[in-house]
Amino acid sequence: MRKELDSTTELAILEAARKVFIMKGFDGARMQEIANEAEINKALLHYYFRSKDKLFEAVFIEAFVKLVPAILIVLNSKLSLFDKIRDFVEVYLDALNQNPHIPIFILHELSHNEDRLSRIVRSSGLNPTLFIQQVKDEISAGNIIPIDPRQLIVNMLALCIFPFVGRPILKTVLFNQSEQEFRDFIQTRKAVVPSFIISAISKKQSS
Amino acid sequence: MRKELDSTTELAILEAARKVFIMKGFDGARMQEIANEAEINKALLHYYFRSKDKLFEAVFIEAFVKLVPAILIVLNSKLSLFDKIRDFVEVYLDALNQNPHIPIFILHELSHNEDRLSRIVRSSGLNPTLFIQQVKDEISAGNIIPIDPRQLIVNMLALCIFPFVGRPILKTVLFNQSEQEFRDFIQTRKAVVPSFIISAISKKQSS
DNA sequence: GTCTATATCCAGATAGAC
DNA sequence: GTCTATCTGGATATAGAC
Repeated sequence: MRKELDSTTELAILEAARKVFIMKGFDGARMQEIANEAEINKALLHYYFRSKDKLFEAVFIEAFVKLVPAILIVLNSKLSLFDKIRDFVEVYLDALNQNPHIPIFILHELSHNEDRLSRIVRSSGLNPTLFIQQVKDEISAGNIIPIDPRQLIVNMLALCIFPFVGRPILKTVLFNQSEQEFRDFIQTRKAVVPSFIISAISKKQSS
Repeated sequence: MRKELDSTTELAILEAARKVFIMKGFDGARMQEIANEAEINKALLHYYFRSKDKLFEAVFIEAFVKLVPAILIVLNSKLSLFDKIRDFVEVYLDALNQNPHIPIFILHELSHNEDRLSRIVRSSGLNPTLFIQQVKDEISAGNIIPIDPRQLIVNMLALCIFPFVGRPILKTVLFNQSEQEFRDFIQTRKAVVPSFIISAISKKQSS
């Protein structure tokens, strides 16, 4: 469907659109601002991407797949459960660090356009059944405490993603608006979160 | 500043504005839709609240304070740390259940209007120093593993809030779009999350 | 492919009758 | 206080010259 050779103009538009849409959301974004950002004329946007909707969809898909593979690679690898958890957090926090505004962007847009965008989510091939089975096996083997695997998945995602969507509040309440302190905090989480999770699901010797 | 006796019209407007702003965000909301929802005329909105901005601010503050006291009450109580964690999760998940769309609304708006809205956050009196000290004391006493109290706070918030902001994705990936399954999942978390946290920070007998 | 100019629509806000 | 009618600006999108 797409042109074989992406022109530099098209790429410039996409980069500008990415910046504007992700920072302001679909409703807050202006085609004029995207054109300015790309240093081209507003009419060119419509020449390359018929409408604001189409341009947005291109940006949304791009943003979405940028954060999905990071999950899949780890969840479908052949590592042990604990190594998988450690790997997941490290890889995912890195991916989020490089795209800190994408989570709130994706989650906000999905909240308002569940129908329109949900096919994108479904066609992305997110499938946790392998990981779920692995967790069940570890429980049966008595290696970890009993826990609904989906609860564990949500906990892993929550601990990684939340600091990025809650950034403004956390910076205000916990870090005196210091961007540097916040960055250090995230960096530290690469070690804190895996041990937190593993400690949570490990069996205690006492019982 | 506010009228002594809120008229029923004003209350109808606020309720309608709440519904529309929270579901669509500031940029996506239309004054016309709020007027329709309140079953009054568009001009009346401006009569009661000069502008869209002012009306939004009223809604935002209301939404914000609806979720803040739930945190403060627990964090400033005199319970033991573990009881505090259990209480916090229960109270907060209840508050979120009653207002499931508020988190993504607040976090989205704060992301785009950090300056304009941050004074509201700051004036809300969110102050975790008491809780932080309590965690430090428990660490010193050797009752829990060493952990940066702020990391613990973020983890507690993350585990409670994330399922609500990630709802569309989670429903698609984990629950086959079933609203009922999702509700049950949240209900189960009232027990899962506290034991997850407490297990994570409890000392293992082995060492 | 890229521009200028413009069409078309719709939003927030106001004027003024009742 | 509440309405109808309207102003004004700004948004997406298109027409058409180059």
